[in-house]
Amino acid sequence: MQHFRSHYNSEVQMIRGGFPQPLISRTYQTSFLKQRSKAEIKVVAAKKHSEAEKRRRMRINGQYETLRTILPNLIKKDKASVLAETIKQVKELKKKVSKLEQDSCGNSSKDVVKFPSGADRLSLEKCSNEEGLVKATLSCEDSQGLMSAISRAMGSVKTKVVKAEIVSVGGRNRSVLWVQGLGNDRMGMLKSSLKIAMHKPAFKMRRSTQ
Amino acid sequence: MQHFRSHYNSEVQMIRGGFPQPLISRTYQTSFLKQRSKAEIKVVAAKKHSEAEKRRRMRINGQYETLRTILPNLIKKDKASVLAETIKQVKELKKKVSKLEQDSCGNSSKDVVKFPSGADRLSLEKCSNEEGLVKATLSCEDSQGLMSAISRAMGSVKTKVVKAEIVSVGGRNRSVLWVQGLGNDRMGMLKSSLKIAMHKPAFKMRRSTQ
DNA sequence: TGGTACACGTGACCC
DNA sequence: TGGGTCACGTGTACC
Repeated sequence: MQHFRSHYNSEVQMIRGGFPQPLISRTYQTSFLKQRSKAEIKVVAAKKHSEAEKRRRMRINGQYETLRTILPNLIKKDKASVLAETIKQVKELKKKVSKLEQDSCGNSSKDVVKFPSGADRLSLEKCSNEEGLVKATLSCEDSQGLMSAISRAMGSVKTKVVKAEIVSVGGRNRSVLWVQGLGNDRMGMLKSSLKIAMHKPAFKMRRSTQ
Repeated sequence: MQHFRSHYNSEVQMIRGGFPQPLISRTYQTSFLKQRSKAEIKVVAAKKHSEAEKRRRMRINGQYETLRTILPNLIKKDKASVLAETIKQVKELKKKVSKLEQDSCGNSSKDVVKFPSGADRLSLEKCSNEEGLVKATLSCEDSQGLMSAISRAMGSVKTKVVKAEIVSVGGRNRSVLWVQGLGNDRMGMLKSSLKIAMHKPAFKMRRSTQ
């Protein structure tokens, strides 16, 4: 405010001619009044301007404030640090989300329950985000000996199932098997072994009549 | 720069007395010189100050720039909008992450592979985020008939396993079973059935000699 | 005392 | 033309 007034005074003074005016003629006086009202208009505009600018600043600073409350572990509270931390957080969160979305081996949270396909299917796929891990997905007729058959297929290529996800519904089965320690060369072997297991489990268990 | 110079000139002029100085005494002159050098110092300081301020502005504006590149779907590029969009994004991402982390039934991506416990364990727990879904977790000795025994336990309470996650390692087994359509009243029944299945599978399968 | 951070009012620019 | 945005240099406060 102080600042503003000083600017205003110096401005009016400059308009007046920049030096003291002891006695002035009538024409000079009217001209001076005209100038003064012009200056007045200008001042009003300036005031409007500065108020608008203040509103803008407040809007922006409000955003900074909410950012400060949102961000955790914010040590330095100055604007630059807030922005820097924000950028860091956004990047981290984005990475986290994309990690979580592709979710370990492609079983995204969107398909927690993926039902067996009606048609028989078998696919092997290397996990992009885990070295030496292969994901085998199969859909086939459900039968009592199926799991044993699959186990034997696994054993035949000397691999270890690290994780399995199995859904049986309506006489159909869908199994996803994460297999560790399978060389490129033995992927084909595993595939054919699994194919056999899917279609004719080596021996069928008797259905227990409980 | 223009701006700066005008300020400088007007300041010096004011120091000089705010009006033209045609002829001045010797003492006045030395005083003037002193004033001038003082003004000079002040000007230098002001320059330093304004440069520092410029650096600060640039630092902040740089951050805005990176934010603008990071944020997708940014229509309005002004500072307030950038901040607003940033806040929105951070909030959304945070929500997304927490959603993904609790991950459907508590199998967070952090324990994709959760190994069987050495001690026998059995717990049933209602899934908070899915109505009517119960998650049964068990760790026990692995045996050939285990899965059939568990199946029978499930059948005995007329429920359906919607999803299963099974890990066998070192002769121990850890199974997580998501069970649908289990009333509060039958949770105890399922638990005791599973307990029995874990410890003495109704009949043991012969180990196939392949 | 110098360095740093902020709010301020202002001129310039753009719809 | 006016409303909005920006960069600028400055005054001020804190350490």
